[in-house]
Amino acid sequence: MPGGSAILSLTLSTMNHPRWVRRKEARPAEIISAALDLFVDKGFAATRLDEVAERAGVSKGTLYLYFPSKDALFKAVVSETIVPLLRHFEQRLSASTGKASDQLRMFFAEWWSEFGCTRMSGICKVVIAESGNFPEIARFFQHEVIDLNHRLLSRIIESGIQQGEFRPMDVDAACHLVMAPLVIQAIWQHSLAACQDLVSLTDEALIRSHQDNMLRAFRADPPAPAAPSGMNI
Amino acid sequence: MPGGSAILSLTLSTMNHPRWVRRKEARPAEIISAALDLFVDKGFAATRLDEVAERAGVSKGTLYLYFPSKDALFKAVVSETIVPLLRHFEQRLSASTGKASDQLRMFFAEWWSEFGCTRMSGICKVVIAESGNFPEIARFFQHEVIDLNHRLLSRIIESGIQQGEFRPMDVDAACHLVMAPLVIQAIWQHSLAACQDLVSLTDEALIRSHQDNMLRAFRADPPAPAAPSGMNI
Amino acid sequence: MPGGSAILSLTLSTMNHPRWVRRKEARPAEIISAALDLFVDKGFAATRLDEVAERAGVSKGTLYLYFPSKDALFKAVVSETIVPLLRHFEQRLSASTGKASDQLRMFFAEWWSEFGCTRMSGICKVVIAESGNFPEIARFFQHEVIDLNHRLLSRIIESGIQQGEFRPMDVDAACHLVMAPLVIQAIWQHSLAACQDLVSLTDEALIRSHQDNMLRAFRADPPAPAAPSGMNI
Amino acid sequence: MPGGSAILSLTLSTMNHPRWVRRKEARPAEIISAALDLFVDKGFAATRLDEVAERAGVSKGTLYLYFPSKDALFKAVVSETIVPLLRHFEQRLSASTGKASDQLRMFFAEWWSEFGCTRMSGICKVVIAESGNFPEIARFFQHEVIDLNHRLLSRIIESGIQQGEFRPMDVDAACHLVMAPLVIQAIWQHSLAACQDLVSLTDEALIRSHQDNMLRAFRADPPAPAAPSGMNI
DNA sequence: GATGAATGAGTCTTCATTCAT
DNA sequence: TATGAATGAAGACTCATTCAT
Repeated sequence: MPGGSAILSLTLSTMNHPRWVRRKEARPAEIISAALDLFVDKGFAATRLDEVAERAGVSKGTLYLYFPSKDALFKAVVSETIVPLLRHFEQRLSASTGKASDQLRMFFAEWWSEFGCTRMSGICKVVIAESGNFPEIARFFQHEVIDLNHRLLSRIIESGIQQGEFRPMDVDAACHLVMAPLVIQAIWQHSLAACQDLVSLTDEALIRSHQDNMLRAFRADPPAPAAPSGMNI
Repeated sequence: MPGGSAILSLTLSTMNHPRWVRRKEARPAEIISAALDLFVDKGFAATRLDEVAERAGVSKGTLYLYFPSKDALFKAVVSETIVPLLRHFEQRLSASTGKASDQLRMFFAEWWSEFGCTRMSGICKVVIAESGNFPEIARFFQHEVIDLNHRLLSRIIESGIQQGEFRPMDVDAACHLVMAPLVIQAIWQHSLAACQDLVSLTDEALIRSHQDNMLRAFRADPPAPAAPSGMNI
Repeated sequence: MPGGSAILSLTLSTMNHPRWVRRKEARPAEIISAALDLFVDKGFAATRLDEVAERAGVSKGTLYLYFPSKDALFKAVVSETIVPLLRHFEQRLSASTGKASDQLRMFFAEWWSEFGCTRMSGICKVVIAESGNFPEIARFFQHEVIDLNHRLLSRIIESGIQQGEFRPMDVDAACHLVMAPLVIQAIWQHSLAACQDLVSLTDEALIRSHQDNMLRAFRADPPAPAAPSGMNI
Repeated sequence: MPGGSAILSLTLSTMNHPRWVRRKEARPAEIISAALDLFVDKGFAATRLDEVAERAGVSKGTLYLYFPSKDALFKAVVSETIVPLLRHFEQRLSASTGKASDQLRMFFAEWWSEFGCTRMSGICKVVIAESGNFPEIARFFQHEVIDLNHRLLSRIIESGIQQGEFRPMDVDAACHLVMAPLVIQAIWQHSLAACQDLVSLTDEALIRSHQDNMLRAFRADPPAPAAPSGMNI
């Protein structure tokens, strides 16, 4: 228990502590948060509901007041965690205008800081791992999350092409290629990261390199031999 | 084996390499093959040894003659499947000489055809998913598989830089960025692929795009008359 | 109760016998009624208190204001339901005088119409089913219900014998034999009745047949000229 | 451990006792027998599979080798126990020929000795109690058991009528009325019997009385005033 | 070596009961 | 008094593992 409230908590502990408190509103979110951590860490099957309950600070029975089964809890974790995130992400991006290359830079930055580097990106790992056992979840994830993300990104790339900033290309492929390193890096954090003993390469450096690569690969070929190069990136 | 045919079977077995002797030697591989399919499909925990035994055409007890536990079987699947593959892959690549860009093209092609598009790439998915529960496996995979692959690839890129074909760059980052789309695509096949209703973009097209991008991104800047080179990004 | 309407509801409640005051008194009966239905339908163990509460229109906690446990509720259902019934039944029968055969006819009719054909006869089924788990209930039922009924019926038969209307016989056995088809029929209604696809035989017809049989079987042998009476069986 | 076998058991115990023995053939019957006892005693829901396993001398898991669920075990108990009984009963009855009254006497005797007085008659109680929760079982019992019994009995009664031994009557009703006391008595044994402190009336006496009653009630009315009575019963 | 019957620890799930509100 | 959120003990069921055959 962090320092400052020690006196207060002492005071409280001498009062007769209720065995439990009623927190109907907060419970689902707390349970989902606990479950997210564990599902990401151990996978669906290896996560015991006992643990989820303990981490959420409730009894095992309480889980069943809010979620009818472990499966349902898993589905809730996926959808409840991802959906608000997407809203937020969409909002920030839609506000951006300007050069496609700048929008793309923003996309990289936002995607990573708002999702990739958070524990929520662990969801990707679990959904991938469990897609065979939860086809509905997989479908939901594909259509609601991935497809949306794809649309956001392809809008940026297309506008870049139309404005002559990017060379003509297969936009679908480009989207996949932009996303792949981001997703891999997100997944890596929640899996093998622990094994890379000396990581000289930080996430940020990698993403910066990737961004650099992509902008190089996308930029329109100089129209003429005497092109005023120097438009860096 | 019921009485009367003992002699016959003995006779047969001395004649033409009897099936049951070969079986005994083939058993571990058969079991591993069955387990691979199931682990990739359903994950470690959701795979029942009953199923593995059935698919391998042996009884459940027989599994324990070859593998002391489910964990051990999992570890065997990972290491036994990956190691020969790596050997094969290393061999083919080491034979190639020539321009770095050609070697890189070969890397793409081989990696995909020899590993990415096979069921073995499903191992990646499972290792990632179970890395929290099997740290040893994760470490093994990181050090034996990923690091080796990284070394192979970085050798190619480095030679490209030295030969002036590729621009100077962070080779570590470049390796990651080359691998990411390949790995993602491999994982995708074993997870969400079933949900993408109309896939206009084939794996091959995507990889081709990726290859193009990388070669574009890597190629040394033309020694333009007065280009302010060097300020990448 | 949200603030503003407190006065109003107070006003109403003092006016015309407010519903909630009556409720308080009616609660136990309402709960017992709901529980009776469910116990009869599903048995003791398979009846959930949630359901009882819902059917009684109260919350689960309220049940515990009136009954300290599920067991206690069950006991209350049995005793509270049966006792008033017995009183009523006893009253109607004790009023009857006349020929024993007429009294017996009345017994049949009353027993069926007042108990057998009502949902209360389902109690018999549940008590029988749960007698192993609730020995007290079984004893209560045996001594308070069955024995009383037995006494009422044997009084009629004995008077018939004394008046020469019925042949001499084992009165205990006769009572059992009179009751058996009535009880069976009552139990049947609450169990297998649903499976008898075409029931050509109505309850009433059956009971009429039974009554006829019993009167035939009981009637004193005619003082035939030279009948070797007395060797019954 | 009871006295006499001490030496033997000592001898045995010094030999290395197998932790379990393989008894694939005998297990289902043993489990069903154990389950029958407990279901009859405590009802379906109150019977714990732990207890069944213990009584059957197996572990809990073994139950699931033979029966996929508690429900399935219950169904097996009902059908496996009743069916062979029915076969046996049908066989014995079909052999009997002669006067309808004699056949009826045999029916009474056989029904009681082969079924009514055995623990199997407890099945009736449980099926009745659980018919709401197991409609299939109820239907099976109604159609396979009750209807068959009904057919056997009605054949006897009908032949009695045709031969002029019994008076014309509603045969369906008569069957019900013959069965009711038998069934009640069977059920009683497994429920309230424990509470009847002084039982002056034995099962046999009661059934004898019932038989007596029925034969009296069924016998054809003497055709003429000068009927040679004396056909006792 | 091979089998598969048997085991029992472990997990999800239910529900009577309690108690803060 | 009434509510219903919270509890936790209990029970059905699974499945990796063992071992008699």
